[in-house]
Amino acid sequence: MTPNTARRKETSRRAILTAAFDLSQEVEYAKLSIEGIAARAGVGKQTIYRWWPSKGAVLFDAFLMLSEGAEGEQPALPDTGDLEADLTAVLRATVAELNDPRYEQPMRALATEIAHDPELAAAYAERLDGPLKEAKRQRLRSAQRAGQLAEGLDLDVAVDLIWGPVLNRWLQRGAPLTTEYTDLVVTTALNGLRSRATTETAG
Amino acid sequence: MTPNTARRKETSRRAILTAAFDLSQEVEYAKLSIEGIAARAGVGKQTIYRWWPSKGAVLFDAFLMLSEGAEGEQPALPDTGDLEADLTAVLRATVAELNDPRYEQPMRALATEIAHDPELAAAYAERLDGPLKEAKRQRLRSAQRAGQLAEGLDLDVAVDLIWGPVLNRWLQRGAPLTTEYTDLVVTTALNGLRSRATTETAG
Amino acid sequence: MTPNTARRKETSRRAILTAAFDLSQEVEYAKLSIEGIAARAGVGKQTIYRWWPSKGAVLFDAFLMLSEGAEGEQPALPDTGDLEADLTAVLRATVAELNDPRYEQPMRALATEIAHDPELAAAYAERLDGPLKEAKRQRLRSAQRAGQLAEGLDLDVAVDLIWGPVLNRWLQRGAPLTTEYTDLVVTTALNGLRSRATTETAG
Amino acid sequence: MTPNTARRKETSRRAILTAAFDLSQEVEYAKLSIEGIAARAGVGKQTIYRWWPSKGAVLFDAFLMLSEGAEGEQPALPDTGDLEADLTAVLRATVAELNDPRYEQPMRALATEIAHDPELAAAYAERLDGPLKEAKRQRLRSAQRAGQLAEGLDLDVAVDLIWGPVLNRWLQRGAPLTTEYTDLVVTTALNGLRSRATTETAG
DNA sequence: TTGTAATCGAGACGGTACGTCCTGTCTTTCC
DNA sequence: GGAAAGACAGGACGTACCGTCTCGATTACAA
Repeated sequence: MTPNTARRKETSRRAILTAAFDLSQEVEYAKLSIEGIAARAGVGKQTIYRWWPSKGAVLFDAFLMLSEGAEGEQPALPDTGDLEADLTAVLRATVAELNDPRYEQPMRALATEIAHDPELAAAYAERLDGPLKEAKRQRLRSAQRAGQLAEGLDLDVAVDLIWGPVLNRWLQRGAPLTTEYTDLVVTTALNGLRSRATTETAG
Repeated sequence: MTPNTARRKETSRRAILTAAFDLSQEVEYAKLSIEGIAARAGVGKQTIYRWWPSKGAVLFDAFLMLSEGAEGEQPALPDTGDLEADLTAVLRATVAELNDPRYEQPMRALATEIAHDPELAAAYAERLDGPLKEAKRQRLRSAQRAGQLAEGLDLDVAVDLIWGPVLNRWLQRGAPLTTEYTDLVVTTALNGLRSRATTETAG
Repeated sequence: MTPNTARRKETSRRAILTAAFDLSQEVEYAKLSIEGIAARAGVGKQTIYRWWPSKGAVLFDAFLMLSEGAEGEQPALPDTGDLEADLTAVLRATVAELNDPRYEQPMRALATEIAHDPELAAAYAERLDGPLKEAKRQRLRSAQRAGQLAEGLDLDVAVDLIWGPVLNRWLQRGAPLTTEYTDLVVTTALNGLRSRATTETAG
Repeated sequence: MTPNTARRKETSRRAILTAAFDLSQEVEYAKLSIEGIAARAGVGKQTIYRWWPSKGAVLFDAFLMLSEGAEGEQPALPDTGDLEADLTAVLRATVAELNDPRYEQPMRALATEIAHDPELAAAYAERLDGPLKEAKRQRLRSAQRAGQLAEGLDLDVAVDLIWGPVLNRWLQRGAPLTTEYTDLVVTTALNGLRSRATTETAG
C-alpha cells in the first residue's frame, strides 16, 4: 500500500516541490491546483497523489526542501549579550521575509492549510517550526542564565509572547506589519504591561 | 449595476447566512461550496452571487448576523478593578469558544478566508473585530488610568500582546489551547519577561 | 433527476452530435473519447453526461440526426418489378456506403457499441434499423404478392438471408466487400442452395 | 527486436491467456484492461506487452489455446447424408454456444476487436475461423457431390448464406437468437426465397 | 561452473481519459 | 426586477489504465 520509496524518482520529486512553491507565489491561493503543479513540473498527477496525501503536504515539503537547502541544520539566533537588540533584529528580518513577495503568498498558503489540517500542523510543528522554536528558546534561556529574564519564566510562553502578536497581525492582516510595530512588541513584552512604579514601590 | 437593495428578500438572505454558518461547521472547509450553501438554503445560486462577492463574504455576513443578534451593540469587558482576574476570565471564555465544536470550524474558515483576502480582512477589522478590540482597549485604558499599567503603553500593542499568542496558537495548532496556557500568557504579559531585579538595579 | 428537456440548448446538442460523428471517422475507435467530443464541440463534458448515458448513445443520436436530415421519413426500396435487379442495386449502394471512408469507421464504432450494449441495440433496432428493415420487408412483400417469392416465406428471415451475409462479412472483415459478392448473395439467396433437379424430382 | 521465444516462460503465457479469457467473461468489455489481466495472471505488465501487440491479440490467443486444447486439429461437420438435418444440428449447437454465458462475452469482445483491427481480422480468418470454414465448405461440397446442391454453387457464398444471418443477428442483437430462427434460416437458405411454382413452371 | 544476457514480477513514471463536482454566467418562468 | 431553478462552458478533482521504463531476482545458454 505504501509506495516503495527506493524506486522514487528524485528529479520528479524536486520538480514537483519547486513547481508547488513557485505557483503558490504566482497564482492566487484558490487557484493553486494539483493539476497545475503537475503540469508545471512536467509530471503525471498520479506521481503527486502517490507520494503526498494533500496539496498542503506538498507545500510543506516544498518549504522543507528550501529550509534544508538554506540552513546548516541547527539554526540559531544571534547572541550579542543584548537581548532586546538581538530580538529586535531577528523580528525585523522576520518582517522582511513575511512581507517579501517571494514568500508572502506561499507562507499564507501553508499557514491556512495548517489551520485546517491537524496532521499537517503536527508535521509543521515538529519539522519546520520545531528547530526554529528551539533556537528561540535557546536565546531566551541564555538571557535567563545571564539573569536578564525572570527565573520562573515559561520559555514557550515567552516565545509566543514575542512572536505570537507578530504572526497573528501578519496572518489576519489587522494592520500593516512594520518594524516599528515589532520593535514595540519586543520592548513591551520584555518590560510587561504593568506600571513599573506600581510593582517596584509595592515590592 | 449594483442590485437594488430595497427589493431584496430578507428571508432568503437569512437562509443563506444560516446555511453558510451551519455548513461551515458540518463539512470540512475544502468542501464548503456556494452550490452547497444555495441548496441548503433553498435558494438559487444567483441570489448568492448577486449579493456577495465571495464565499468568504457570505461567511463574514453570517458571523455578523450572529454577533448582531447576540450582543446589545457595544460589547464591554468586565471591570472589577482587578485587571489580571478580568483578563484571565475573558481569555478563558475565549478559549471555550475557540474550542467549541459549534464555532471552531466556522471561525477557522473565516480566518483563512481573511488571510487570503485583504478586502475581507478590512471588513473584518472594521465591523467584527473592531468593536471587540475597542472594548479590550477600554478595559486596558481603565487600568492605565488607575495606575496599574505603564503610562506610555501603546494599547494596541498591549491588546496584541495578550490576544496574539492565544489566537496564533489556536489557528496554527502549535499545541492544544488550554486555560493554563492563557492564564500564564496574561500573567507573563502583565509582568514582562525581564527579571525584576535586573531592571531595578539597571534603573 | 431527469434533466429538463425544455431548457436544453439545441446548438450544443447539434455541435456534440456533429463532433462525435466527425471524430469517429477521424480518430481510431479506441481514441474516441467523450473528452475529445466535448472539446471539439466547444462544450463542457457535463453537457454530454447530462443528456446521454454512454458514448455509444451519443454516436447513435449522431446517426439519427443524419438519417433524419437526409430522408423524408419513410424510406423505400426501388420497385421496378424486377426483384433481383432491385436488390442487386440496393446492395451495391450499401456496399458503397460501407466502404465509404466517411461512413466506415463511424458505422463500425456504432456496430461495436451495439454489440456490447443491449439497450443501445434495442434503440438501434427500433429507431434506426427499424424503418429501413420495414422498407426491405415491404419490397419483398410486394414481390411475394406478385407471386415471385414463396408463399409461406418468413420475410424477416428473408431479409436476414440477403443482408446478414453482407453485414457479417463487412464487420468481421472476412474478405473485402465487393459488388461481385453481393450480386452473388442476391442470386443465391433467391434461388436457394439446393439443386433444382433434386427438389423437383423429390417433390 | 523480436524477443527470443525460446526463453519464454510457458506458465506465464498460459496464465495470461487464461486470465484474459476469464476476465472477458467476468467484467464488462469496456473494463477489460491489460493491467487487470496482468494482475489476475500474477504477471508483470511488460510480459504482456513483450509478447502481444494488443489486447485483442491476447484475446485471440486465448481463444486459440482453447480451440487447440479442445479439438483434434481438423474439425469436421457431421455428415449423415441428410444435409438439412446436419446443418440444423450444427447451428443449434452454435446457438447454444453463442448464448452460453461462458462464451458470449468473450466472443463479443473478440468480434469487436476484429471489427476494428484488420491484422487481427486476418489472423482470425486464417487461424481460428479458417479451419472451421473449411469444414463447413467440406460438408457442403459433399452434399454438392451427392447432387443435393446446385452445381455452380459458390461454396463460400453458400456458407455465408447460412452462417451470416445467424452471426449478424447475434452480434447486432436484432432479436434473440433461437433455434427456431436458425432452423428457418437453414430451410430458407436451402430452398431459396423464390416461389417454387414460378421457377418450376418457368423451367 | 561460471558468467552473461534475456525474461520475469513488480511497480514508478508521464500521460490521457474517466465521470463527478463546482464555478460563475446565463436564461427561463414565476411572482 | 428579484427570485428559484437549473443548463451551460469550463476547469479541477481523485482514480484507472495506457504503454514505457527501470529495478533486482531468476533462469538458461555459452564459455
